[in-house]
Amino acid sequence: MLFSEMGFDGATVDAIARRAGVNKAMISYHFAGKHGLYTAILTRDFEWAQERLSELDTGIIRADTKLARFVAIFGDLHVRHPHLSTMMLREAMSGGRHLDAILVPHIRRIFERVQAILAQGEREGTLRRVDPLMTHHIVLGSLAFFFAARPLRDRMIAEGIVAVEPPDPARFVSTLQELLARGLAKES
Amino acid sequence: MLFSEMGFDGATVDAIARRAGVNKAMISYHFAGKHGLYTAILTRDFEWAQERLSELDTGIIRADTKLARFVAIFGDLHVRHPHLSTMMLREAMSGGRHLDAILVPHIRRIFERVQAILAQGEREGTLRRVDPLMTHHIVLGSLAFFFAARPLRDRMIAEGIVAVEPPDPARFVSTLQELLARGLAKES
DNA sequence: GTCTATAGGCTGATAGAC
DNA sequence: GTCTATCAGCCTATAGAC
Repeated sequence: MLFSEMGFDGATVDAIARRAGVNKAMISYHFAGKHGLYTAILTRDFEWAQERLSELDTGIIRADTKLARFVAIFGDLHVRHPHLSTMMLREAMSGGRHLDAILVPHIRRIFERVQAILAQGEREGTLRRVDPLMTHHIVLGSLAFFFAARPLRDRMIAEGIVAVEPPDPARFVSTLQELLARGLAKES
Repeated sequence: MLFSEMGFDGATVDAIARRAGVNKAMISYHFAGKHGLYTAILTRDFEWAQERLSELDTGIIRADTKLARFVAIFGDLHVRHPHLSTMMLREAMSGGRHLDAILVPHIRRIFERVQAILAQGEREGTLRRVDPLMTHHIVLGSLAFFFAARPLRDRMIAEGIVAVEPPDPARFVSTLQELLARGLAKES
């Protein structure tokens, strides 16, 4: 996806239309312009994400299990919607320059979910007390970076600049899950 | 910095020159065009980073201490050179579209440093055996994201969308150091 | 070294035929 | 709904005066 690879300014309507096999004018007709298309993509991806995350809306599951599920859902999200991480990273860096106001609550809700899991863990005694905002950045940042950095990583691997195998997303998810399980456990 | 906030395509030479208080033509004259300026900035920042990281080039320090130092150095790097994380994140996402070939070895060297610390920790018995590439992504991704996401985070805090205080970089560094110390310790 | 003026190319959007 | 043709605006780079 061009918005993902090139950013809002780097992706031209002409190139987007060509890759989609449609006419340039169709984008204005169906999405009210470049910005409308951009917002439509992010809205679709965020709604998919929120629906998957609503699995966690129950008190029955333990917080440490919820955190592991949260990481797994985000891993799955990035595999299925690989554009969301890159588009959101770009928005984060630009202060949301191209971010429509209707998308902002989605971001807030994801942070609130991490906050809720950590608070539950503290109440239950399954997770040690940590700063929710800092932990949110570690969890989301690790995940977003792993998936977003794929283009350069793949290139460096292909060109033999780093001598590693292309990493498996599932393995990254389990590595992060284990680090968090050990690192956030009540007593160590 | 405009490359940082807007990306290579979003930042116009006109705007860069205006903010720097110089004439548009001066950028072509001194840096051989927009791309030359971009490469000059990244070269300067990377060289500064490598010099700071060379502190870790000794076997005397324990690997778990080195890892904490690595995180602290990167935290300091992002505070002093806040453009490096955002510019590199954008390059990572675009497969290095605007990345001059002379900058690629810098990226490899940073990964090799993480690899060396983890290998030392395993030999010494101070760190448990983990995948170096995955761990590299967790450490660098957490740090890059925390600092790169500042524009949107600050905006959401200022607008009262999330009810938190602007986070202190030093506190983020210590939170990450503690998570890694507990999460990567030999026995838990 | 520094500036203004301008060339030459590309961009997003749309009018209007079908 | 879909296309082609085109416009007005913006971009980078540079020629040439000082």
